[in-house]
Amino acid sequence: MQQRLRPLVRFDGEPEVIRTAAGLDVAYREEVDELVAAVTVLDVASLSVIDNVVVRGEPEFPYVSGLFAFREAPPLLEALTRLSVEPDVLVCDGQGLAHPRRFGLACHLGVLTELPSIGVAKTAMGRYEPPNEQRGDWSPIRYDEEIVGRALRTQRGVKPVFVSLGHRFTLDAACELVLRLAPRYRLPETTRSADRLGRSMPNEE
DNA sequence: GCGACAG
DNA sequence: ATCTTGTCGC
Repeated sequence: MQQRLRPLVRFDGEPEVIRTAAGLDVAYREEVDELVAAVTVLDVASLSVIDNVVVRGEPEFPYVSGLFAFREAPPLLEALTRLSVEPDVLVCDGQGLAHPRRFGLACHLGVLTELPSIGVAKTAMGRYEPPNEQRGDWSPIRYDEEIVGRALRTQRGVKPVFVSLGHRFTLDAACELVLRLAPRYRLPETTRSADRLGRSMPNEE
């Protein structure tokens, strides 16, 4: 399926202006075999929350590296349909092109929704040299000799995040956006907000 | 058998 | 992902 959908990824059609950005994340409660898909839409200028959606469900696919989207994309797509506003870009918690078949979660969600998307992962899938120490410094991520993304330093003295393209975006714009979304912490506020939202959902109905 | 291994 | 323990800084 990934090989079939891969050709649908485009890197043009980037938004003229990016006013809103959605953060997507999935939280798990293994003890009750439940997952919570959380999507939050932020105003990029103020980083204030515009919309929140959570969807409860059960995992229907195991976690397998390289097949991550088959676990998390279904509940996230369901949550996206319930948004009251259409975000200008999806900031996904995982890889985009930095993937064995160049079709990570960010590409998957971008192609299926036809919305611009980028991937911001906490660990790298390819090889990279550590970027310099200043906020904004970056180094290329290579996977099979091919440049698939950037290790981006969002805070001084902190491990970089791993940015790769999902759909309808450019790598320069993706890194610029991530820096805007991460003025204080390592991870973009979109990811932090969605993570907080999913994790704070009470048990049961 | 050994090293890798998004979340 | 989640959990636990310990350190550092505001």
